[in-house]
Amino acid sequence: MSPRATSYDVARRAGVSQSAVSRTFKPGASVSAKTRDKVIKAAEELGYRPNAIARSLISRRSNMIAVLVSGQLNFYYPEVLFQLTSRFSEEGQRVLLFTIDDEADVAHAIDQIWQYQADGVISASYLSVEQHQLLQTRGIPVVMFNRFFADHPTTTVWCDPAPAVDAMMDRLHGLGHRRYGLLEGPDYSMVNRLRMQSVRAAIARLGAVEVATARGDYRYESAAHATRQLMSDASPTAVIAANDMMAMGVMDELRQGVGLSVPGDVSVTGFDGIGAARFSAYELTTIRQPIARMADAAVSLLLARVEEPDTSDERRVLEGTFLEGASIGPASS
Amino acid sequence: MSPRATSYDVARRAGVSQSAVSRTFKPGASVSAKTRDKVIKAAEELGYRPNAIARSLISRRSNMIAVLVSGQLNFYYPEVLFQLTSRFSEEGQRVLLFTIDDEADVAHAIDQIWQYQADGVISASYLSVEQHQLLQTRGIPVVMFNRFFADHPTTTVWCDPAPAVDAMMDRLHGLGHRRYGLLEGPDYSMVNRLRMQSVRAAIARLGAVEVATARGDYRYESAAHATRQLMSDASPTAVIAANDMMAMGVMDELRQGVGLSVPGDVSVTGFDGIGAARFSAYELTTIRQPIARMADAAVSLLLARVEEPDTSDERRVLEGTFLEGASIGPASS
DNA sequence: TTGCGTGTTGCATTCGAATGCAAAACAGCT
DNA sequence: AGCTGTTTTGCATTCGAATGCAACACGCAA
Repeated sequence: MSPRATSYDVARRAGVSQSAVSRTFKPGASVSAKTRDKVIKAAEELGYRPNAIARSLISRRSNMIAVLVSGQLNFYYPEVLFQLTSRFSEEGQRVLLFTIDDEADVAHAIDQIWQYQADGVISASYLSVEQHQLLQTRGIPVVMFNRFFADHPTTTVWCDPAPAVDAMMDRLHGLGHRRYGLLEGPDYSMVNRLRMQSVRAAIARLGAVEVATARGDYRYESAAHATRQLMSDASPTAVIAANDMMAMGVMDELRQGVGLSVPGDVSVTGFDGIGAARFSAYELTTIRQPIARMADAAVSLLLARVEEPDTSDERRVLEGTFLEGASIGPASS
Repeated sequence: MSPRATSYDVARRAGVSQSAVSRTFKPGASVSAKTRDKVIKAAEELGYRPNAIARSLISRRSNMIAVLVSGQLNFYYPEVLFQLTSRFSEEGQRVLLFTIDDEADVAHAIDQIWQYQADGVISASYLSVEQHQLLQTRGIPVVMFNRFFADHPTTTVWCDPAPAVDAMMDRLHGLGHRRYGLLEGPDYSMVNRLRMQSVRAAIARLGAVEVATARGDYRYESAAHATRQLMSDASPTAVIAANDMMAMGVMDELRQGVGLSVPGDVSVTGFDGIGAARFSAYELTTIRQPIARMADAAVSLLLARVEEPDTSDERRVLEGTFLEGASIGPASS
């Protein structure tokens, strides 16, 4: 295996200077057509491609974006990750992936981001205010995906559930539901709070009652215990879960565990609109996030800040949509 | 924002040479404790971390591994990806992610791998023999994950389904099943062929019959149509799907679409052992791949070849395990 | 005190592409 | 042909860390 060809090798073979080779591969640089052709020919013969590492060193741009995603088994994350990755790929950026399972993983990722000179960061996982600030002071732009801090400005793209929640609650009300059980997500999750806040506002507006509350960790497994809790406390006719994974868990626990029918005995709804929610075992009623458009927005917000680091913070808010499935029906008496 | 500190800045502040700084950050290098302490102190004060880009350039090691995964909605891939990522992270390697939706994506990924000097590649997606050879001739080691070529040697880790399939088929036979419907995966998939081959061998051994055959594309959605086809041709008492995603689709279509009970009327099995297969709506009987151990093996096979490029090809084969769930039962008459 | 060996240190160079600057080539015009 | 203005070109330097080599310091024994 011959060693990799460098721009000098190509230059020699094409009978030009190394600069000419460099300029040939830089769009918009000053090279005559004749030179360019000679270089391209030589490059092809040698299988030459510019060394992105060397380019990064001198140009101070790695064209690598770090993406942080939670490693937990929540089908939402892979969908987001894959969308982001293909968008970045279209924009000529590489994705450096970090899966985050705990606080230490974040610290490790931030260190690696710094060492590898990632141009920017998309965080779809836990990130503390201090960690966010650390990246900021180092001049690395960060875009938060579907999360933000209560008390600290950030550039973020998130999904406003409120209007869709209103539509959903109106629909449930129309079906006769008055007694709701709420399955919350983790307390630290701002998104959970927003969702639940919208739901509670609608419940109040409609004169209905929150008869039971439980908390899960966004994962399927956490729903089983929470469901039993919700159903034992009182008997809600509808359960609103803070995300689809838990909603699916609720449906399964109600049907297989508790022995109730969905939507016959209890209606169930979720949030996110993940692919699995559309499986016909569930046909979950949910508030769908426009993940593709959110990924688009996240990518363009981030790249704008990579180009122009002093761009001010921005919250790009997209609306969720109410998606009715077969998991809701008339309230049982 | 002050510009990033370099090893020279640290050297100046610590009153030593740049070499000393470099050696301090290289494990096992020759530096006295006194010098090391001075350097570390200065580095901390300046927030210095070695520039991995510059290091990669001189050391000809990027410590980045390219991971290719299919972008299709098959819950198997995220599980594999996340396992690989956390293993690589433990080994001090970064993951450069490429999602592959079509042939052009592979070509693009290979070009980027070359430009970014990835040290190695794990492919859990489509890759042609020519593309594999191209990487080989460029001296970039490749490990295939759960796939291989029929006619071309590769380093690969895959899961042998045969023994578990025998156990599963014995169990089905014991439950009285004699008439099987097979839902195959794509024809180009070697893994599909292996699985189906094991199943057919067992059917022959047990003197049972393959009464219907259909083909899907490994995705949930493709199962619905295939299921109707299987059930109309003949009436199998058990359907063996080539992966879990399709098996879940089969169960849903049988229950919601065709109106049959699983496992009352028809038993269903899959392959892979993905997380979703354990949801209580499915409790799928399946052949589980030991994904975590496979990821371990893939990582160590790859890193060994990065260290020692001339290591010969190796097929690391792990056995799948038969996992019985509630998706099978006695054959209906 | 001298001498030797081991362990540290710094100098200078290297990796491969990008780019400011000055020189050179070219085109267009009189 | 001569002059000017615009491209093109190459030279030399830069990015930041790693490393072979030679110089040096130190410890220890004679």
